[in-house]
Amino acid sequence: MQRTRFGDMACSIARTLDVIGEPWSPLILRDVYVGIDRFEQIQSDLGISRKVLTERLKWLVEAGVLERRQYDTRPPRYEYLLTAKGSELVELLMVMVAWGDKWLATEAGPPVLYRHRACGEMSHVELRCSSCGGSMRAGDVEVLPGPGAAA
Amino acid sequence: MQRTRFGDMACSIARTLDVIGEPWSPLILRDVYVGIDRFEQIQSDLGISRKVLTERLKWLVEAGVLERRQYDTRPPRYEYLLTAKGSELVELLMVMVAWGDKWLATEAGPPVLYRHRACGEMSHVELRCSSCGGSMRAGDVEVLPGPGAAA
DNA sequence: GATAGCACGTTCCCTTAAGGAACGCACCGC
DNA sequence: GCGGTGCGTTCCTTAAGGGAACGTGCTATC
Repeated sequence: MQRTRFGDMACSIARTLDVIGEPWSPLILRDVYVGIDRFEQIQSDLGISRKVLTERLKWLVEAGVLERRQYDTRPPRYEYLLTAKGSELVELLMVMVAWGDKWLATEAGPPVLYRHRACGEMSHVELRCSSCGGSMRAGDVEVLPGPGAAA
Repeated sequence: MQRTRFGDMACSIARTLDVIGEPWSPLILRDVYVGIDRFEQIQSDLGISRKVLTERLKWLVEAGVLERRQYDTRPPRYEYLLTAKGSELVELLMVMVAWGDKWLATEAGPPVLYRHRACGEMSHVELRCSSCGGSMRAGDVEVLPGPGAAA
């Protein structure tokens, strides 16, 4: 399809999309996160084509987001698990869940619930400033050029 | 390309991807957010094909994420702006920025800086529990089936 | 009053990616 | 030997993206 690569753009959104912006990639991460972590399992859970799943897994491993680990020899069998880099991408998934739950849920309600272990409550994520802890949403920030900005 | 639609899946991640999962969509939102909000501006800023930009804008407007507003008559000229639904998607972009800044930055440093208006500091977003305010990351939650789960 | 230019698309052709099904292969259990 | 399992790979068809040219309604300029 001759798609433009985003990795070279001077933009962290574009670079992040280069890693997980392909179709299916976030859903693969979700599956691995919840324990659906073998090729056959992911394939049948998502209904993704085997060819595309092979490509995506290879790419995510190369990107350092997933690790391919052999869990059995003779015959060799593999599972995929999140690296530290990949685990932090789960935060992105949690924000997608919060937005989807709010704006796209059906009458049946949200398909999945999240219980915060620390407090035991069913809750969702909120964005806060890493510096002062205050709310940090679209209108709360000022965007400025950084040191790695393009010419 | 005969791509599978994600909108019907019982998963808020998949449904969110159905809205902004197409290539370029998050970058279009970013542009609109920072004030690059007209067809020509977005096209030349991103280098996206005019055909695809037309399709994406139409889709995002239909999804209620953008609003198409006429800012001039004779000849009719249009600009795009974020709806409330779209503004909350900016939070997703901010998380992508935080992750990209941390894991994908070059030696030059992050391309863009964010100043939190409330405290004046250059900062990034952090995820917290909407209930207790504690940190909420990959390991901090328990995933449970919700009322809208699939059969 | 023809010409150039701008903003916003639309149309056309070519290349490439996704879907789907069949095939391959190493091993295990019967 | 024979079917089953896990994990891909190959092949074909269809559809989506890239790029450039074209269209349209209007304004400004020579």
